[in-house]
Amino acid sequence: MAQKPNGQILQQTASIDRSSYEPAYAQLANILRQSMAAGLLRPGNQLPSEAQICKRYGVSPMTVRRAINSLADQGIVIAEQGRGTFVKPIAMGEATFHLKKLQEILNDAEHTSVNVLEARIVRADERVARKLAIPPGQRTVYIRRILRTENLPVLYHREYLVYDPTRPIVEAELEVTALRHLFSGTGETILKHGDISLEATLLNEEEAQLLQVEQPRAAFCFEHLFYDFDNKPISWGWFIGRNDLLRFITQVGLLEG
Amino acid sequence: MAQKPNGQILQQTASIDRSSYEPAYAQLANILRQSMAAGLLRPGNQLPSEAQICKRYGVSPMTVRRAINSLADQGIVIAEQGRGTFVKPIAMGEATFHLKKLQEILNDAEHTSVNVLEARIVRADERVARKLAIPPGQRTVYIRRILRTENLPVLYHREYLVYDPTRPIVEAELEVTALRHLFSGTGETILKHGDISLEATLLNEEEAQLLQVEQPRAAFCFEHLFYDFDNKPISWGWFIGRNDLLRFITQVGLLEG
DNA sequence: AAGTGGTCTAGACCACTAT
DNA sequence: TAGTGGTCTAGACCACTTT
Repeated sequence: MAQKPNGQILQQTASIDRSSYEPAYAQLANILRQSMAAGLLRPGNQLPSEAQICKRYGVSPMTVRRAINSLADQGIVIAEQGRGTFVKPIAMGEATFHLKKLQEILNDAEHTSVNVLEARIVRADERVARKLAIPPGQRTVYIRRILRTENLPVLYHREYLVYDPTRPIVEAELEVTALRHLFSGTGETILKHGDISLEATLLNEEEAQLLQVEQPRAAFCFEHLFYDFDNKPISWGWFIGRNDLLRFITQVGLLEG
Repeated sequence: MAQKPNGQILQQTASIDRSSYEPAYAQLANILRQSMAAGLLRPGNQLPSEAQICKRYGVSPMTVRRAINSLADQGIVIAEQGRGTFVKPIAMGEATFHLKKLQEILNDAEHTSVNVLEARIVRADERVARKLAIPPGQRTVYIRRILRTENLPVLYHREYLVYDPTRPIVEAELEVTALRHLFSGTGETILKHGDISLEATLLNEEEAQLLQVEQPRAAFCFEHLFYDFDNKPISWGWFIGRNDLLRFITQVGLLEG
């Protein structure tokens, strides 16, 4: 990936506007990113050294570092101590998919409704007990919900909660807004962390009927396991999402410019 | 989310080891994160002000800012100008799934093999022409590959490339290592950016046979569309992944501690 | 030895929020 | 007005790579 640096390459580009609302480091990062998007700096090329950039744009070393750090954080550039900073080639493996899309659906209260199908206390069977790290037979709260947007069923949620009347989560979970808070992080929470996994599954008969689609049918399945501040499991469940209404998109490489 | 700050809360915690290999800002970020993981700082609580942290740990304001910025970047904390910095509650909507897992499979040359089933020049039909923004009937390179780990078929890849002998990508793509480079970002590339989408699909007969599973069967489908530095589409294709061999996992909230 | 990125200082000034 | 976070400076020293 080594290649000659090119101190001239940015000579004719824009400069920093000190009166702008946009911070200098952000402006500088954008200038550098645009140089790459325009093809002036190609994958593998070395960026001008930090000292050169300082002189060229009349900013202090810390400001340059911050700009380059932000590019490195975005995976656009890689800085190697003692060698230089280089433009990274596009890497599909760095693509990330965000559940934020899902959150947006839930936060759109105007067009979204949550419907509790069932909420009752059940004894934990073998499987539930193992997941929640409780003895088999202990009481849990079992909740089934349907989430609709524009009256179309999008998500089917099933969840087992450790039953503990002293914990506020049980009450909180029964609120229709509970899912919204869980996704957006608003409101109070006693949850410390959680594991989430994503699978592609085949809908069974019950799921297909509730989501109003025909079998056979593929769907997304998000399994989640949440822990409290004692690192004890407290909630295990999964969301089943209609594959025609849920689609995750992302981008890699250099955008705009 | 407002609450009284607590300047005392970190009094008895660890201090910064200036002789350590770990930078001061990273040590400080860890100390703060552990205070939250241990429950000393709960969701909604306000962190001590930056000035207080400076005094408490004997570091300069820039170092404190950097530590807090890193926590904010991780979504653990939220800084509000003029108000303070607060511990954020867990938010499922911030979960991200990485394709890195997929990259790791491909980079594991020891146990992974790529097998080109077909590679020939075909005329673009309506659908392909629209995706690649070329006239229908123009020549494209159509490639079908199977990717195996431990001799188990994991991914089935189909791809249409704009046919242009002057571009090196056509030759490069036919190499068995092409996929590896595409994912890891090593080697040269003329690709500027790409769009990737993730769906849950039902396998058709051909796909099921190649992936050695029985129908009906759900699978992941990654569709990708890559562009060159002129922002022209150059490659359109999709990966079909066996749902039993591919699973995406991620975590939200405060880890370890 | 020279050049590179990585960290850190001890302030300064600004914008914003609360009182 | 006082306190908060946000930005920025003009250097310093260090670790690392290359010549």
